Amino acid sequence: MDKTYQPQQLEDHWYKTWEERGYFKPQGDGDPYCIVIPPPNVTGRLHMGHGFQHAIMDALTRYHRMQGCQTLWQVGTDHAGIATQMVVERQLNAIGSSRQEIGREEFVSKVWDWKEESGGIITQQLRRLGSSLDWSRERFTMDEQLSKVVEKVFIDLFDEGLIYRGNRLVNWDPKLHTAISDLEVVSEEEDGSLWHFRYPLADGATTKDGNDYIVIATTRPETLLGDTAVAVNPEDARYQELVGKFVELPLCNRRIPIVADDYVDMEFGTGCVKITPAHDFNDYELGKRHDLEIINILTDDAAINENAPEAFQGLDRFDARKQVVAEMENLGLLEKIEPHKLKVPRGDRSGVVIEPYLTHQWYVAIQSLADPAIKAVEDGDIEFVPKNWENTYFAWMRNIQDWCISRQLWWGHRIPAWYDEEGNVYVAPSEAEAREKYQLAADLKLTQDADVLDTWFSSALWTFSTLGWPDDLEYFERFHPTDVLVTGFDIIFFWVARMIMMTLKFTGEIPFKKVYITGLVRDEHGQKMSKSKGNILDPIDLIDGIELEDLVAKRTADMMQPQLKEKIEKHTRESFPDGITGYGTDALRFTYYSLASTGRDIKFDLGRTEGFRNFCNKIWNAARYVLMNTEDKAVADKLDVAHCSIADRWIMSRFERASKLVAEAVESYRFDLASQTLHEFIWNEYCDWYVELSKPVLWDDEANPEAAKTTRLVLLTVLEKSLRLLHPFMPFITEEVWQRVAGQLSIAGESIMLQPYPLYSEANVDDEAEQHIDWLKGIIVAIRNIRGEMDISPAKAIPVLMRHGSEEDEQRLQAYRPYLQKLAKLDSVEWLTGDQEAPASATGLHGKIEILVPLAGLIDVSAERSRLEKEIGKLDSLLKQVEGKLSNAKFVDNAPEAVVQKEKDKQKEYSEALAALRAKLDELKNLG
RNA sequence: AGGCGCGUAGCUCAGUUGGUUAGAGCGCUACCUUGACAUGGUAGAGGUCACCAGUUCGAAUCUGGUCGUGCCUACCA
Repeated sequence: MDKTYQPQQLEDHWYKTWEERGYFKPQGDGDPYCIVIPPPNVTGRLHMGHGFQHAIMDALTRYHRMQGCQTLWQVGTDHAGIATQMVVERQLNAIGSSRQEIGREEFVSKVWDWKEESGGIITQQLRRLGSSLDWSRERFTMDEQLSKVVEKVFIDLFDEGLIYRGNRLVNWDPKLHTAISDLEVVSEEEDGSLWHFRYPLADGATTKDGNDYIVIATTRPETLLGDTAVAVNPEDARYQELVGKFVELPLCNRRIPIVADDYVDMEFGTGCVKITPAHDFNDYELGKRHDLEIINILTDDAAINENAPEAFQGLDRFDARKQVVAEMENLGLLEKIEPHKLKVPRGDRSGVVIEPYLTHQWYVAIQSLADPAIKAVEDGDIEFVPKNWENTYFAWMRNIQDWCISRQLWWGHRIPAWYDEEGNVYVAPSEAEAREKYQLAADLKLTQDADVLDTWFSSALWTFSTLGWPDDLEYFERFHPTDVLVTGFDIIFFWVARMIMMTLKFTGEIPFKKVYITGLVRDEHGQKMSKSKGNILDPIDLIDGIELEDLVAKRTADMMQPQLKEKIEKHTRESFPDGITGYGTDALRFTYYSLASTGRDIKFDLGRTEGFRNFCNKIWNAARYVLMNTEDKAVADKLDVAHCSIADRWIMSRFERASKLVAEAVESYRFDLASQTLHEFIWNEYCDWYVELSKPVLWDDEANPEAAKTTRLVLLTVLEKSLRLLHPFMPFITEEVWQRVAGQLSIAGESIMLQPYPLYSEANVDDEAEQHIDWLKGIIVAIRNIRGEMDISPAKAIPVLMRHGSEEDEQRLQAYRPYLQKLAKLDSVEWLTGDQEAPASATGLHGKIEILVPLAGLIDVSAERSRLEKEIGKLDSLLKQVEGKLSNAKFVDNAPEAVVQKEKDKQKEYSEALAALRAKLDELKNLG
């Protein structure tokens, strides 16, 4: 083995091997365990969120596979309608073409080309993460079989009356020319204005103050052109007698009524609201209540259409706004303009302001689907982890709106609906089937609906469509419902909720038993990672490393806002002056686990990744040590406790406890605790103590060859088991090392992946051994402390004297002398009996035992004096604390017996230690 | 406006049902190339657990409030 751990070569090698050998397919006849991948965008790129979620899904998958489950991690990708279509459109625009120019058929075929060309990138990247996905079952939402499921679901829902076509206001994206759902609209507060306009009253009416006009306030002056009423609150004394009268709508020469409606807030603005039913959701509802005319004044591009006065026609909405304000001002009808903050709705993909727009769209009547989906979570059939996300789910589900599922795009599942020339609609898988189903005359002209379905419609069917439902039920029956869905909170509504509804509706089963909601991966300062902030980290760069110049180039390429480039470059150069070192997949994954406490976003800390790369190196070198000491050496062929040293028994016991903690952590999705336990056991117990404790035994194997043979076996055994315990988290290094270690142990098996996961076995827990080693560690640490604080070179072997311990202490000393000598670097250890005089010494305490390092020639008396004073100070304040408690009668009377006793024990221990140290201090004073 | 989180060492985070000398990693200081590892070893410094009040014999932990901070949902033209 090389002296240092180098992840790059071995990771690629092992992934290929595993995949080629088919290890990712379900095997055996254990309990089924299944996770479906949240399908990434087929033409997308890996980001930190994928890295994080895949780390978790893979750990769960490998853990269960090693436990003997038939384990399937179902893989696939999503066609991502809008996102993918936008990319290809941009490519066309770049060469001076457009999708309109080349036409629908040609365009869709270009998207397929793009899918073929770039669709492999994300799946290759998922492989780099070590994800043990069953690639032989890879699916795509637009595969023939999945598309058939989409079609069937649509048609069945339609036939049942749960899908309908409606003409109502939708969120319209004027750039993408499509409707989008509420969820795809993001509203942010922006600076705007509140314009106050005078609307003249008709028929000579006046207000109470004698004005012949009323003042309305608006944030969207251009919608004036579509106003069909003015509304006031029915309780508003200022305007009560105007209700039922009319105003002359300026610029338009229309009379519009003044209506009374509770919706109007008397406190806001002037208390008068202009009503534009065609361009505002609230106005639309109000319009329906008062039977108002609906005048649409916009085109698909959000320019002014022919329903507005000629002067405005063809103007873009923002130009129209200026124009309306200008003309109102000319007419003396602009009263004032106030600055105003308002929430502006924008399309999450296009970034442009969304218009409420009256169109025909397809909807899912959602209530009857939502009810059982709510119940499934209420009843605990589906559980969210952490549980508080259930509240978010309920809040949305209990107030759910019908789902607008049609999109005016070309890339996606085309809606299986046909229209005749009178606009009658026929829903069937094909035109021919429509004719048959509806008994239509052969010469009746039919046209297919031009729209496609929302991407999330097919995603909602993902658990059962990928498992073969409804035609090929083998996998469906075996693996559905799936066990856990791992995903981010940002798609609970988009995806999780809709999966639950659709799956219950069509299969009668829940899609998954648990939903593990991960936090968001943020940068080290807690900022969301985004292209425009220039703080994106690519998981692949953390694995392979990247030069600074390449990183800068990558972060500043294809900027939507080129002016940010300079800032991003500067920030990047500051954060990564030397670029990024490649740390390997295992270290990256372990970082995710270590930060994955539940219910919390994670701030990604590269320092930790480096730390875990070092951890890999530690494992690597520990393995080298073990192999160097066992290859071509006599190793016991059976573990005989009679030949075990106390250290052998101790490490086996410690391993057992660690394995229990790890299993508990995984079962409760506490990957941070699992990683912490593994790190601590392997580094702080196996490497720091057990390997060191094995040295005196192995270096002196002639003294006791049986003991040496057994220790070699224990070194190997515990390492091998630790590798298995660690494998779900660090798949690559564990495989590489395991191959060699397993060979030494003559373990048959091709891969650690298929080995059993270590199960907790109470029988290996050895309290006695743990007590003994704790004692030994305590003595060693006390001596090292003296060494460290007294500046004695680690190279210098020193003598140590001990006294005042029990008979048992003395026996332990005799038994563990070789360990002490090696680990504390001693040239002699002596036990002073009774009142034997001790020379002037530096003193440490462990329990009652006094540990003495003679001063002669080694130690500065005044240094020892101040060391003792510091120690005494510490103990003194501890003792005062304890005595404070014990002198409080309320504490002694009320606290449980055991707690009081504990304090009493502490009091005794501290005061005895204090007395001993004070005596030593006096001796030193007499000396100096 | 409602809802959900968070605030513990310089930084990133643990801390199970209230009782620990409040922990880890990174960073920092000192010493050390000792026969697995300097991607290392040993020792050490560093915290009035945001603040206030309450419950309790006892609060980082429970309750209420304040401040700061992040997100989600709904929004008034």
